Amino acid sequence: MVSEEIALRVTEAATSLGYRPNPIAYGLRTNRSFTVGVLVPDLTNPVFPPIMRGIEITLEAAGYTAILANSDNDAARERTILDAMRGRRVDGLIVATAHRDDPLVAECLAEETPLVLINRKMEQGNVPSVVNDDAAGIAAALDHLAALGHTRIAHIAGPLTLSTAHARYHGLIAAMKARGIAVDETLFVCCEIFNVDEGRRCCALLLDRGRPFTAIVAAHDLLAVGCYETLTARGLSCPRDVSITGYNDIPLVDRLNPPLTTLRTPLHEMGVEAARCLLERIADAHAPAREIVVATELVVRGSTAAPRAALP
Amino acid sequence: MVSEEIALRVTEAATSLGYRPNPIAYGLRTNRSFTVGVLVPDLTNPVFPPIMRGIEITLEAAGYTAILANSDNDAARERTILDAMRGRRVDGLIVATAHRDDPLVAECLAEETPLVLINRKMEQGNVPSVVNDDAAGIAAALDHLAALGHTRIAHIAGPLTLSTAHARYHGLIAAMKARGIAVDETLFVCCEIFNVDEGRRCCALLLDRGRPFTAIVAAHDLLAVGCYETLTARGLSCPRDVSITGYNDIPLVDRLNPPLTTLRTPLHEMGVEAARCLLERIADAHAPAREIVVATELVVRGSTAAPRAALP
DNA sequence: ATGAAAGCGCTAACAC
DNA sequence: GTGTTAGCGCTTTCAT
Repeated sequence: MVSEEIALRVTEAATSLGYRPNPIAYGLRTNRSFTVGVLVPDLTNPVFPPIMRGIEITLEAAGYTAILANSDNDAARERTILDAMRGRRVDGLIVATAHRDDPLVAECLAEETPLVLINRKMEQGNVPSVVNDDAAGIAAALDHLAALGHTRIAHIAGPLTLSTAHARYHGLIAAMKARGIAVDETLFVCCEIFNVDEGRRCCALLLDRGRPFTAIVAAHDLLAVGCYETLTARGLSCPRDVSITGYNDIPLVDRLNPPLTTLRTPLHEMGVEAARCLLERIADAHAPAREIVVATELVVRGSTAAPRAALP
Repeated sequence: MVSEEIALRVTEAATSLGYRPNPIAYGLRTNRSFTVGVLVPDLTNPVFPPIMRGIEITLEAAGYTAILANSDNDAARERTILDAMRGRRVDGLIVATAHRDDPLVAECLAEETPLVLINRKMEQGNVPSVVNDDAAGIAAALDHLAALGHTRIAHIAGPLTLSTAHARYHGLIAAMKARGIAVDETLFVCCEIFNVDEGRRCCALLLDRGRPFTAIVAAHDLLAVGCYETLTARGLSCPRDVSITGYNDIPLVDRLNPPLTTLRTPLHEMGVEAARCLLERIADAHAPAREIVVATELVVRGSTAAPRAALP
């Protein structure tokens, strides 16, 4: 409707004057911020950076940006953050802090904020989520240990309010029963947080209980690292005295002494899927709530071997 | 001016109706977004999560939130991201990707976007920055090696366009000269990126050059890990054949085989300082550009020992 | 089809 | 001091 040349000159002038469309004004009018909130317990847990990268790359392609916050496993902080994010009118939320029964998440859902859980799922409420196949993963670890000849197997679980911890705990018990391995619940202990200190503490607890075992299935690589330390401190050796498996295959566990047998989870891919899933729900709030389950892969390294004798 | 009771009832009604002040509208009016852009090369590099946490906790206390993006060391991506962030009207920028001479940063500065560099500084332009004391850190590593009796010392540097790499490279040379240690520049090699693969490659390169050395000063822990691998692959042992030092003390390097001697940098604290510095500049764009230098601490572990014989 | 005008939720400037 | 109004930059609706 206007001459080609004029149109060009206008565009040119606009850019040369440094014009940029203002997303704030756009957002005010359309009620959309093109912003997504990502809530993790603690970014220094090495499982989260790859997830975050997967999320970011996917959101970016769709014109969205992510705002990130750490809850430090503190419900009060989580509430503050979630409030702040909703206050900032995020278009959606990706939550890695959810408990199996999480009132904060339920609240977001009630407010119709599009939301996807990552590495967690909820019992109720049909909440979309992206998780790895915990039961299959832990069963693979058990298979491996059983094949090596282990029968007295201990487990350091995460907090059972977390779906991953819960699924691994019960998955392990189910797998043991399926293979006819005696389940001795005095060899099962739950940590408070997935970190090295807790691994150290829980391993000591297991040893102090005085029930013999030859292997520990840890629900997280960092817990396994804590076990290494306690064993060393007590003059025990892995894998000679105790075999250990971890979970997640975080960086550098392949270079520990011994290298850790663990389950590799496709963290980046999980981030990508979570972001995709969220974008779907932002586009259509009533899209069916998908639960995406990704496969894990057992990586056998030096921390597992045939049992020598039962401990302690 | 209005009765206490009415005021209370109004506030009550507001919250019960789910009223939240809309920061988008606020931002449109005031031209402030209370948002800060954080640009890192790669969040899966373990130095960045603690920095990010320090930034976040500080910004949060001031009512700001961070949006995070990874450039993957790609100038084109960096430009896109920076444009997007400025387009989103971030109130300021924290940049961990800057080169010593960085036109993109210069451009942001020219547009008067408040900006702080972290773990990087620029040669020109009086840009506020938070860095560790690279020269002192690398000198501490050298002192330690020299005290053990090393005189043939190799260096795997980072890309010299980065201020950290540059400062460590020249700091090492200066320290060697100061201690009367011969500087053989054929024992100095620069990597492209701070990661394990590059460490592996550069260590192989050093060995292939055929000049004898008994120690490697690596400019980053991940490079040191790469050295471990190449040495192992060639049937050499650390520290028996070659001592190695890293930089940053990232998680798990204390549990490698052998545990890595390295320089601990207070990453969280650096993040806090960077955010504080940025908030200052947001409050007053003409505040003096501070350059904050934090101290590092040498952590001696098993990867360094007295030299046995010169290599190869 | 094209263009004018209203309004998103808030603040700052302005009258009173 | 207190209440009113204009307007931030955009989209969308409504006249034309």
